[in-house]
Amino acid sequence: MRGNKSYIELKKTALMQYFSRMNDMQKKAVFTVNGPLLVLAGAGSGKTTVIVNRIANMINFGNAYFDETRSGNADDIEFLEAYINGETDDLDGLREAVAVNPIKPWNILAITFTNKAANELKERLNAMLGEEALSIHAATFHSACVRILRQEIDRIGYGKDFTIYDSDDAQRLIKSVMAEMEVSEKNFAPKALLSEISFAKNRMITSAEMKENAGADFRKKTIARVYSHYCARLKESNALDFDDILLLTVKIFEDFPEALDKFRNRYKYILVDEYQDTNQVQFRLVSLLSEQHRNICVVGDDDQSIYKFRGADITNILSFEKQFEGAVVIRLEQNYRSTKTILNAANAVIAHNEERKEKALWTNGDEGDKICWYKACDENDEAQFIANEILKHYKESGKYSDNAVLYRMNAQSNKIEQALIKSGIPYKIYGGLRFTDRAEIRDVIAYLNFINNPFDMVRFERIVNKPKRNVGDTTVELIKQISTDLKLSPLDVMRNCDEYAPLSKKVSTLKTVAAMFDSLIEKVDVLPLNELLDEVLAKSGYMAYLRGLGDEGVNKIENVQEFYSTVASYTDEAEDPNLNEFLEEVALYTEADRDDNSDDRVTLMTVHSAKGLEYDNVFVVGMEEGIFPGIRSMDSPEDLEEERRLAYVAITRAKKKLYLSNAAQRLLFGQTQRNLTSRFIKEITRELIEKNDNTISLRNQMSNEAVTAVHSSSLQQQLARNKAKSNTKAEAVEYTAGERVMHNSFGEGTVLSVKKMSNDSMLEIAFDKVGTKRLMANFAKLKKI
DNA sequence: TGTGCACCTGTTTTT
DNA sequence: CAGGTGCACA
Repeated sequence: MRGNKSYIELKKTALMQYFSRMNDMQKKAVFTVNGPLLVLAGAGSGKTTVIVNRIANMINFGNAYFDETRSGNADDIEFLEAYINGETDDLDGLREAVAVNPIKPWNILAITFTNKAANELKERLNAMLGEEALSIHAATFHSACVRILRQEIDRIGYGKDFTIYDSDDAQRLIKSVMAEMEVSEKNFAPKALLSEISFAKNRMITSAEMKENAGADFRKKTIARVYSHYCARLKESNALDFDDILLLTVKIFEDFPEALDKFRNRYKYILVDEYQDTNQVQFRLVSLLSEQHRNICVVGDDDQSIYKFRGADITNILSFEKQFEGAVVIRLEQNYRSTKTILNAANAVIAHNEERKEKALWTNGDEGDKICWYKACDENDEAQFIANEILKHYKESGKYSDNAVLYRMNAQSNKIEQALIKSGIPYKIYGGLRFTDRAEIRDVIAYLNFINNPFDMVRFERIVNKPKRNVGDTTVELIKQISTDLKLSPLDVMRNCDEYAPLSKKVSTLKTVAAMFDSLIEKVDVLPLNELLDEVLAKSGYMAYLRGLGDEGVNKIENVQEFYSTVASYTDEAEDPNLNEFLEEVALYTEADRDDNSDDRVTLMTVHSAKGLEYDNVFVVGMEEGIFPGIRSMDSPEDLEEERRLAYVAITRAKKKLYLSNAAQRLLFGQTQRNLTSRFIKEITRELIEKNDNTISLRNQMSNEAVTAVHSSSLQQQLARNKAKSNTKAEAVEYTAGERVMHNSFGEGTVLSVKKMSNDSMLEIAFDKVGTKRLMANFAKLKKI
C-alpha cells in the first residue's frame, strides 16, 4: 500500500517535471485527457503550446497523471526516482514507468479553422513528437470533411471526384440561377441571397423548411425557391460549396450510422481550436463524432468571437458545459504577450460586455508604456502621425516588421499606405486580391476543373469561349438546357451535338471544342501535373490568347508562370500527386497561408485578420463612433458586443506599445464626417492613457498647408516614384545567362536566357532534373550557387 | 460581340 | 473618392 502511494506521488512529480515549462492551469489542461474539456484560453495565454503539449501527453503517457489503477513495481519506482533527481531524462523509460492507455496518434483528430493554424500545429507536433506526429490528423474543418466525403459521398448521389466551388464560383452560379428563374438582381442582391442561403445551410435549414417558414412572405418565398434551385444546380455539376462540405458530411453521418461508426472508431479523441467561431453545423459534426467516446476538448475564447456575421454561434462555447455534461472547465488567464497596461486596458473594455464568461488576463510582466491616444485633425494627419511613430521605432529597433496598423474596414487602408509611401516605409497589406482570385488564374483553374469534372457547369461557362471559339451566349444557353434536361455533361452534349436539332448550325465548331477537351482529358492520368498544365495552356489556346493581349498580357503571363510553381511544389510535396487533390488544395487555400515573414515590412490589415497575431507596436486607427464601432452595429446590443470583442482583439495584439487614434473629421466614401470618439477609448481607465491632441496645436498653426500638401502634384509624383521603388523587392537579384542557380522545388539548373520585363525579368532555366522552365526572377525564390 | 460610359454603392470574410 | 457593373449603342 505504502509503496503504491509513493508510486503515484513520484509519477505526478515526474510528469510535472516533464511539463515544467507549463504553468499550473496549463498543466491541468495537458493532463486532462478523458471526457469533455473546455479550455478558455485568453489572448496570449499560450494556447497552441497547451494543445501541442496536451497531445504529446496523450500519446506518450495517456491518462497517467490522474490514473489510480496502475500500481508501480520496484523498477518503475527506481526509474522515477532517478528521473526526478535528474539522473536520467529518458523519455521511453518514463513512458514505460507511468503510461496508462497511451493514445494512438491516428485516433486523434485536431481541428482548426485555417490552413495556417493547421500547418503550425503539425509543425509543432512534429518538433515535439517526431515521426509519430505524422499520423495525427490535424486539419481544418473543411479539409477534414472533404477527406471524409471523398470516401462516403456516393451514398448521397454525388461522384467522389466532386468539385469545390469557392465564393466566387458560388456567386456566378447564383446569378445564373437567378437569371434562369427570372429573379431580378435589382430586387435581390446575389451576394445577399447567397449569404441567406449560407446562413440557412449553417443552421441546417433545408430549402423546403425555409419555404414552409416563409408563409406569405414573398421575399422569403423567393429566397427559398432560389435556394432550392441553387442546390439542384450544384448537384448537377457534381459540385459542393464551402457550406456543403460540412453540411453533407453531417447529413451522411445522420443518415448512415455505419459511416458515422467508422469515423467514431477512428477519431476517439477530438480537439477543436477556436471553438468560439464554430457554427451550428460544426457543432453538430463535433457532437456526432464525439457522442460515443466523449473525449472532446475544445479550446477558445468567447471574448474573441468575431465572426457572427459569418454564421459563428457564440452560444456553442458559452453553453459547452450544458451540452457536454460533466465537462471540465479550465481558464488560462496568465498572459505572456502584453504589458500590464495593455492588459488592463483590454480587461476594462471587455468588462462592458454582458454575454461572456468572466475572466481577467494578468501578467507577471512590466507595467510598460502608457497607451497613446492620438487625436488627429483628419485622416491624413492620423496617417502621418503613424508613419512618424513607426520611423521612431525603426530608429530604435532597426525593424519595421514589429509594427502593425489595424483598421475596421479595408477602405481605411488607403491613407495609411500613402503616408507610409511618403515616408519610405515598406509595408505589406493583407486582404487584398488573393492570388487565385486573379481572372487569369481562375481561368486556368477553371480549365483544370472542367477536365477533371466535365459536369462543372460554372467552369464550363467560364472558359468555353475563352479564348474566343465562336461559342456565344445563345449556344451556351442551349447546351446548358440540353445538359440539364438529359442529365448529361455539357461536354457530352458538345460531343454529340449533331443529335440535337437546336445545335445544328454549330456542329463543326462544337465538335472541335469537344475534341480539344477530350484530348486534354486523355492526358489527365498520363502526364505529370506540370506537363498537363502546359498541354492545357497550349491546346486550349489560352497562352496564345494571353500573348495576344500585348502589354496587358505580360502581367497575366507572369501570374500564370507563378501558378506553375504552385503546381510544381504540390507535385513535389504530395505523396500521390493527382489533379483532383491538387484542385481541392487550391480551392481550400487562402492567401494568408503563404505569408512570408521573410522581409521586413510594416503590416496593414483589418482587425479581423489580425486575430491570432502579435506585434510589438500596434496602431488601431479610426477609433470613432460610426467606424469602430461600425454604424451598422450601433442599434443592436448584440452586434455592439461583437464590436467590443473586436476592439478587445485589436488591443490584445500589442506586446509593448498600443496606439489608438481618431480624427476630428475624416473623408470617407466621398463624404466628410465628424465622428465622436469611440466608446471603446472611453471605456479604458484614464490613467492608462497618454493623450496627444493634435487638433489643438494644429488649430493654431496654418493647418491647411499640411493637409493640402498631400494632394499637391509634386508630392504625388514623389509618391509614385517611392512606390515604384518600394514595390521592387529589396533583394531583386540580377541574373546572367550561364549562371548556376538553385530552385527549391526544381532543384539545380543553368540560366539559359534573361529577358527584362517591367520591374522583373523572365528567366529561362535548364534544370538538371525537370528540364527547361521559364520563371519570373522575383517570384522564383532562386539561389545562386 | 465588343466597348465605353453612366451610375451606383459602399463592414468585417478563417473555408 | 473609386471600383464594379449594367446597359446602351455601334
